[in-house]
Amino acid sequence: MPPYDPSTFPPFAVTVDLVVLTVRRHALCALVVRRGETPFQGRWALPGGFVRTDEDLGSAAARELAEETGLCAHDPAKPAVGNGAHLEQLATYGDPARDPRMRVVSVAHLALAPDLPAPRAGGDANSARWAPVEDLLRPGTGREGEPATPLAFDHARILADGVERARSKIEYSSLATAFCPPEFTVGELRRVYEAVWGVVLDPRNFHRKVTGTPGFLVPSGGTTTRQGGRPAQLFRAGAATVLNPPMLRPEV
Amino acid sequence: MPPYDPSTFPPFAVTVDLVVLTVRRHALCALVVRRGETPFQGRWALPGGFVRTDEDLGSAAARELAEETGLCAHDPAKPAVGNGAHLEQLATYGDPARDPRMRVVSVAHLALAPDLPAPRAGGDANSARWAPVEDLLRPGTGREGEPATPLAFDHARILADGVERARSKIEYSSLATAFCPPEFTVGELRRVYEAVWGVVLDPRNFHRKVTGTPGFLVPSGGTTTRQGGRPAQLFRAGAATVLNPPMLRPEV
DNA sequence: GTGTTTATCGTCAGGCAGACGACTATGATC
DNA sequence: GATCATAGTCGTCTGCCTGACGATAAACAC
Repeated sequence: MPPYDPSTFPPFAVTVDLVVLTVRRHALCALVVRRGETPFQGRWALPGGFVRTDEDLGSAAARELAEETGLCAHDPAKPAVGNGAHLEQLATYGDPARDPRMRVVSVAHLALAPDLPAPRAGGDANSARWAPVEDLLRPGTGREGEPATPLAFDHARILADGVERARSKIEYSSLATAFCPPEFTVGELRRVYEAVWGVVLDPRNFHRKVTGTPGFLVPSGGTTTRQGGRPAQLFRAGAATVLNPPMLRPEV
Repeated sequence: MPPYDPSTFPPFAVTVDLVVLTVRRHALCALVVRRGETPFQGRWALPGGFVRTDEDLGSAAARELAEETGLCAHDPAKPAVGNGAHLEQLATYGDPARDPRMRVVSVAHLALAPDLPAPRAGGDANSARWAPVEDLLRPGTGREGEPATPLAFDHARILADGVERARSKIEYSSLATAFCPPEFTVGELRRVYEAVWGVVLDPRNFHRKVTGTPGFLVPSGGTTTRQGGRPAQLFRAGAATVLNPPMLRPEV
């Protein structure tokens, strides 16, 4: 290894990009912001920014998340509580051509949050929105929403990786509760799985599975809320973080 | 996002570090190299180096892997063949204090390889070796080998993350075959699982599981080899990359 | 009250895994 | 060559989990 004289290694810009997912109106949605500058001016992109000099990668991601959404990321070790979101590192993207201006390495992070009122990107409500990932990843179809154009940079790929991570991770972990408010019903949790996976699950088998897994859900005493029919029991996330045996996605 | 004037963002050094795992003598081993310079001079570390200006992260990892071991990483999409190793991105480490000299962000990669004769680190055989991960991660016990001191930098953490990734990934993927030569027996594959997980598996149930999973193993025609007892059938890795249902690690 | 919606409990059959018996085919040892 | 040790391979049995689905319960809209 050569010595660390700055003239002997190429300098890189390091950024964090965020895949922030939530479930809104039965659909898995991601937070996107509109780019104000070239390149990709006017296109939608994932939120992100430079890592500061004395900042850890996870801290930079948490800071960006707070700036964009007001969410406070919390330690994955501690149980989800309050207005906190799950935040984890996703992957790092460093293709030399991914940014036409210069060499940028982006450490992408994945954040899962309960349904939020509305994003706020630096006060400009028009420049940030929740968009169904289905629309973002299948561009050109141009539905009612705006993102008929693909995401800027390699953000479509990053988003796809984040979505796939979320889809697979709720199989064998209790992470789906990160999409729920602190108290939720089994039906609400089931609708999270259905939205993330894009499938329909049997309510009876789902109920048996989640209530039968020790440590997954703990009854919160509060016994009811309404969403239409018979009142349901309220739960909060338990201490268990892994699901064993896992909740398997239905086959293709 | 500010414009990309180099004076407006802090420059980082970006490196790739490699967690190269193999199975030798019934033990999961990692490749470590001895550091020739300060800091951590004389300590063992994971192999790695700077990412070059026009090089993708995966290419940099593949290049380092070839330099250290002569292995040729191949595309995970294609089936394992020849002298190729599995290579995938692991995680990125960017604590501001992880390198005392300057700000270095390291994109760690995980490589899995069949048992190799001997590492060669720039021709210096003394400066690279395979060490059981058990010894590397539980330092201070100072057994017969040398690594009584912990690994340099945050490499113990990186190695631990890589080992955990490998341990969990062979559960639900066919990745364990990456530790085997092109042709192998069911018993050899079972010993891979036993070494990586540090458990003992029932040969009969294991045989039923792996031969019963479609696409996992394909008989290579060649019917026998010897390792002691009755000759065993030879297989090569099949096209399946995911194991469904997974092969579950025995409980604690 | 009737119908609709959602929640929750039960039942049943099939698949899979762990425990383990039995048999086979080789080399090693006497 | 008989015996033993070692591995590989095939079966059996039992218990758990899941998917399919019937049935009941508790709210709301008429």
